[in-house]
Amino acid sequence: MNAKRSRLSRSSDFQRIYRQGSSTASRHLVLYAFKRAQGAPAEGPRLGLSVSKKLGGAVVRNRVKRLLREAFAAHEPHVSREYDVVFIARPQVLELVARQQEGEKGLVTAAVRDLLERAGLLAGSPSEPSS
RNA sequence: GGGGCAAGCCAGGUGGCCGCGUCGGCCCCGCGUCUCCCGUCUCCACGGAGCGGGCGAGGCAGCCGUCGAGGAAAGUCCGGACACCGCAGAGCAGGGCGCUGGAUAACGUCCAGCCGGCGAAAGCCGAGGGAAAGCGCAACAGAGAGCAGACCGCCAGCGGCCCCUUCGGGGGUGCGGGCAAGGGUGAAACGGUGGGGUAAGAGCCCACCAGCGGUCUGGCGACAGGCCGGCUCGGCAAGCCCCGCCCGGUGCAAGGCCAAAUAGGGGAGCGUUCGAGGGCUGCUCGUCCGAGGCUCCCGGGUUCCGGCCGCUAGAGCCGCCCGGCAACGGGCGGCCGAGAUGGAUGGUCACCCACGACAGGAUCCGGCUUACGGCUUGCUACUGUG
RNA sequence: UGGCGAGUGGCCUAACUGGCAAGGCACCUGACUCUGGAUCAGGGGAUUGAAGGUUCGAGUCCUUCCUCGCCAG
Repeated sequence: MNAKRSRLSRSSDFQRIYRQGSSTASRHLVLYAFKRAQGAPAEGPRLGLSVSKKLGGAVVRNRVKRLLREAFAAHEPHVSREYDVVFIARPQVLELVARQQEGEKGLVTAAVRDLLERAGLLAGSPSEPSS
């Protein structure tokens, strides 16, 4: 799990995923997913995060991104490895973050798993070389 | 004890497991070098050539170690450093600042003091030069608002009319006259209070106060205090302005370098005429570049996509000593405390004080302002008890 | 991150050198009409983004803050 490789960095990557990928949404999050080209090195799913300034200051946005990264890392071994994934945080995640701050566990992780399941990206076994 | 005020400090802690970024080391991987060293390696025409290791620069994963957001990192309100702009010169324009003296790289900041205001005090606040250089503003109200002015009012004498008369005069009314104390308007009415004076009054005269001018003393100075004089209109320069001081523009997306592709291009030198046009700050002066020509050299950063540098050791922090009321400066010793690039500090478990506020670096510093939890110390007034 | 700009009734705009915040659309009431629209008459509605300061007086001048928008990767 090399974190640097599995991050999305280029603006063009984001643009391609938004245009050509499929989207799934819930109250809290929007998920975009896109299957990479054949030649691209497939070492695992790549993650991109988008947290708008409307959600709050830098502290709030960092907190949301950290929780989303942590939640995605929990499911990363089970996600199809040739996909690029972008999560967009909606303002409603703030209530999840607030409740988690109060002591409730796993709310963000559950929200991430819900979207990954509905997008069909969660494979039963982590190793399935079907490309 | 609960208020008020000032100064300083902390920014949850410790441990276990998983996870992230920087730097260093080990291992691994190819690359380069045989101009340096090693080899009982290979070839040889004996000059050398090659191979392996050392060595050098680098890469990704793993392991180990290391360090890893703030007092405001924020707002971007000021000031600098640094970088580039044909080195940025003079004048005007423009902008900023404005009690005094210091501090500083600089400031609109800080320190000490002066004056004014608020407060019972501790203390806090103040863009606080100039209105006898000039222009300008003051709506409404009010008689009068910038050369002041007379509505109500006060006043004696004279003339007209009316009434009364003890024939001396008295009263009323109107016009002209004197006055500015009182009423009234206003944010502001040409010094204030008291006394004398007067027909009524007025700095008309006097005392005190405020203000003005002069002078003496103290202070570097802002200014303070004393004395004397003549008696006296102000407000607004966060209106234009005057005076003094300061300011070139753009900003790390500054700017520099590298690899690949494609069209264009760029630089240096020479240079006849015209000297268009342009740059240097908006203008002027001044100054510089300057197309079209020739020669030589080179890749550049305009467009698309990348990498590296700039990039963190600095007007730095801590301790002691010295100078200074202090801000601060000097000396000695010690320390290294983020450097990311879709952007790193999180998750979970346990315990403790007790549910931890505001809040996250992006070139770097010095401030200001705003947001906000807690602790300690000192000062001041009040209340209760002894 | 750096550099700019703007906030006035529900909406769109005015307010000159500081001096009673004006107008249009919209809204309400009435008239006209069988009813509605249109038209006519009348009316209400503003802490001028917020807080301080200068001034007798601030939408206007000054300072700080808030919100929104724009430009540059």
